[in-house]
Amino acid sequence: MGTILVRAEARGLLAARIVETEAYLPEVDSASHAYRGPTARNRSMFLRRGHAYIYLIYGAYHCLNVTSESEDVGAAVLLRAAEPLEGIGIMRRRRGTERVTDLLRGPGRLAEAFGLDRRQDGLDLCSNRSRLWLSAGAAPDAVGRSVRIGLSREVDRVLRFYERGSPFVSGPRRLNQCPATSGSRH
DNA sequence: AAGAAGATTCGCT
DNA sequence: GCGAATCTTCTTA
Repeated sequence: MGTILVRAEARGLLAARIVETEAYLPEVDSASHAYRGPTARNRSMFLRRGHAYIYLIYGAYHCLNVTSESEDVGAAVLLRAAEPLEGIGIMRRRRGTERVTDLLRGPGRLAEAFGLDRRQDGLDLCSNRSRLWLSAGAAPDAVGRSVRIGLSREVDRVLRFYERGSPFVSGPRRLNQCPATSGSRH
């Protein structure tokens, strides 16, 4: 949360501040793609923390995750929404909308605006040789938490985090009015 | 070899 | 608010 996602393209630089995430835990989380062990699709989820795991969902949309544990442990954070900072013209063209609050609101939209697909799966997001990387940013003042969105399993786990009051956050309004948390990193 | 489900989005009612 | 779109992956026969 608050970290800046950056992509360097020939056409220009894209940058956005992460305002909504979901955690997928190792071992115990049956909603995680890694739950049944590595496969061709999810193998990058077992890379060391800081790598990209990108998958195609519903035959239409890609979702970007950042791995979060040691090598060979399957765990990641799904990037669900971000606040556009730079490259807004490129994002608008890709998304086919003018509204800045609709460019990166939702995981499929975020990946589309950044032009991401399986070709970026497995990239090291902490390497200065990558054209897609993460840059430090200030954490939000108030982080709310809720259950994860769109799942049919593990529906009670409170593992979604979002910046309170942000217009760039996805999800139904009732989930975005949870009490703020403090004192821990998200 | 076939079928069901899926970490979503968009358009229509 | 609800259902379709769309295709890959994993599961089951």
